[in-house]
Amino acid sequence: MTKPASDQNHTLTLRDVSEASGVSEMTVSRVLRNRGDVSAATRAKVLEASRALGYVPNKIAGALASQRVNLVGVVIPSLSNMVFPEVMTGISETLEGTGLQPVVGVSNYLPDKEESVIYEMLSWRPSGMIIAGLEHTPAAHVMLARAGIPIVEIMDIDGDPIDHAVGISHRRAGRQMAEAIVAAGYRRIAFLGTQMPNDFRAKKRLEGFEETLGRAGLTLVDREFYSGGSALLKGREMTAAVLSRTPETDFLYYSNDMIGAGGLLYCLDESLDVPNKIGLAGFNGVELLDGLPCKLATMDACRLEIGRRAAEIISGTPVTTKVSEFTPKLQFGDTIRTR
Amino acid sequence: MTKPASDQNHTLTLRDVSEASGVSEMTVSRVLRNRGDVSAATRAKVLEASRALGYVPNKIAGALASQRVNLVGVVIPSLSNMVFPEVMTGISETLEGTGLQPVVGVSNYLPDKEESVIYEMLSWRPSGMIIAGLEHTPAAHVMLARAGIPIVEIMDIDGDPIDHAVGISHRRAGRQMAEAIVAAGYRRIAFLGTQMPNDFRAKKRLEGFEETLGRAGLTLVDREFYSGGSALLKGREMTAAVLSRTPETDFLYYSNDMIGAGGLLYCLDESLDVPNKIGLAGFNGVELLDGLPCKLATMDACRLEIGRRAAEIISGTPVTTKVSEFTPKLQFGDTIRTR
DNA sequence: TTGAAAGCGCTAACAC
DNA sequence: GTGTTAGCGCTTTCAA
Repeated sequence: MTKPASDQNHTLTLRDVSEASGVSEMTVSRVLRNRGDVSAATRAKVLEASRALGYVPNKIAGALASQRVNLVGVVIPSLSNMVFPEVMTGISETLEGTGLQPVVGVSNYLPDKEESVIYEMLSWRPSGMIIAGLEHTPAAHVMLARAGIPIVEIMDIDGDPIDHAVGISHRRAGRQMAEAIVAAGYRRIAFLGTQMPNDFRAKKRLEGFEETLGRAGLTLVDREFYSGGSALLKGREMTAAVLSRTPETDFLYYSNDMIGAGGLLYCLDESLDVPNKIGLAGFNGVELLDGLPCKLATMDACRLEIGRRAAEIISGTPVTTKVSEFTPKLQFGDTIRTR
Repeated sequence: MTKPASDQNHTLTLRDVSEASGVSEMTVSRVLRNRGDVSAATRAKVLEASRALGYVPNKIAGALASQRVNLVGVVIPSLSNMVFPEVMTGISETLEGTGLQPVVGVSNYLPDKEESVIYEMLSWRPSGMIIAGLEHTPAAHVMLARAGIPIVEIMDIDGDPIDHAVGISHRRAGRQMAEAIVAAGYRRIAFLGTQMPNDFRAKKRLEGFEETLGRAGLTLVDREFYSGGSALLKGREMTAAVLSRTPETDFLYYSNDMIGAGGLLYCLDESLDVPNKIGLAGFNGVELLDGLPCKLATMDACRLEIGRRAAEIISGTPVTTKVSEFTPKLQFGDTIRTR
């Protein structure tokens, strides 16, 4: 019994296209990959048969045979963050046209989850890996180091990269913001941020921030942490909490723009004198801020550039240094006074 | 391309673990997959050898041999939208523990891009596909229909699903919002939305909306479209444009909450009498709204539930109907007057 | 320009 | 409980 072309019960193989077109499997494969010389006539026959059947090549078999996988693993802590989607945009843009495809995995800021995501990804033998952060479990570290593919750790450069690092110095960013705040004459500064024990970058920013405050003879007058929920709302609540507990506070430093924006809305609602009586600053430079009634001071995290550079490294652009540092720009907005 | 510093010169195979542990490849495979009965002693030997070597299984070979791939393709139009990350959360949550892994692809609202993403994904022979929307290119449609795996089209149910559909009726959502607005006594209603020609769901909402207005003897007094940029800022600008062009407008219906929030902030800045002189409504029920000074009327798009249900279908939960409809809840917030 | 043979690294299906 | 054999669907290599 011969199989009718309409047999829905079997996924098509090269052999089906070969039989339908009367061309050898090998030549069909060549046509479909645009590899090697094939006569125009043969090519036409193959393409027609392939299209008519609705053939979709099996990349699993192809990858196994060729030992080549056009996938790039990207491991990020979260998607609902507004910052990682932009990194993804930079990566996708740059990978476009190289034949490489990003595959995203999310770790939810959990080292063990990150390890298992990395393990899963590596088991598909990708052409490269892009991973947020420099902190990983020992096992993840070993796997990555042994993978034999380019590894790019992104967002952060304060630490030792496995292979390449592309990002900004969060410690430096924290210091720089502290310098600007102190220079503007604020003295009773509070920090408001995520509780996340594994947001190493926020932690480093705070460290740099406090270091500079310390050099100016200052310490934080208050600090408030949160986890989960609507960041905007949390920003309001935290701000209310800090200002009622420590009313003398004259500056609110937030670990991200979303809670900063919530805090700003709260201050405006309360008709507080921003930026004279009280100043605010966030971090990231999210475009959301552009629509607010008043512009929150922030620092751009260079997300797009980081994504682009990481993708370039993976796709083989020659690189001279293991570490690519970007310099975030401090945007004063309307919430730090100038004196 | 540089390689991480390491002693290895070849990626490890089962054979390496087999040799290192003195156990046959087959048994090593069994241990590593927790399949079949293996003595505790053998299992221990294998695990130790595997760990010591840092072996990462090759899923490509495994998938080819077993004809089983634990991947679920998820195709969405955008990541920077706030709505799709939440769908992803529902999917991931539900897939957790089933052994299935979501793989995300982004189409940027471009049908051709969607087609190529679908093609790429299918070529990895995933166990199922979840795709936003019911509108696809003919080629994509054929590929999906022929793939021989569960296909779930999500977000929308106004149309014919290839296999399963899980979502809400956007046409109905538009009608329902129009009914509420008309019932509240608003009469000079304007629409503000995305320009995107391929946002079929926004289009269907508008259709349903206008249909109901029509039945009440009303037509839109103005409409304004945008594309790109900060949604919050665009919302402000568009609102300013509409109100200066058509000052008699008494209701602003936005195609999404972000531009709606921008519009709301604008109205508050201008001290317009919301919701008495002018009402506003958006769509999606994004949590962002919780932090605003005043709560925008909206409709929840049931994103989490949709993601969960889609993942359940893919993972084999018995389903009786091809279409799962969810019912979005209308939230009046503070921007539709009650009379 | 085309085709045939030999795997890629793993697992299904059986033997033992 | 463990090992052996024969592919999975493609591409590499080499011959024609």
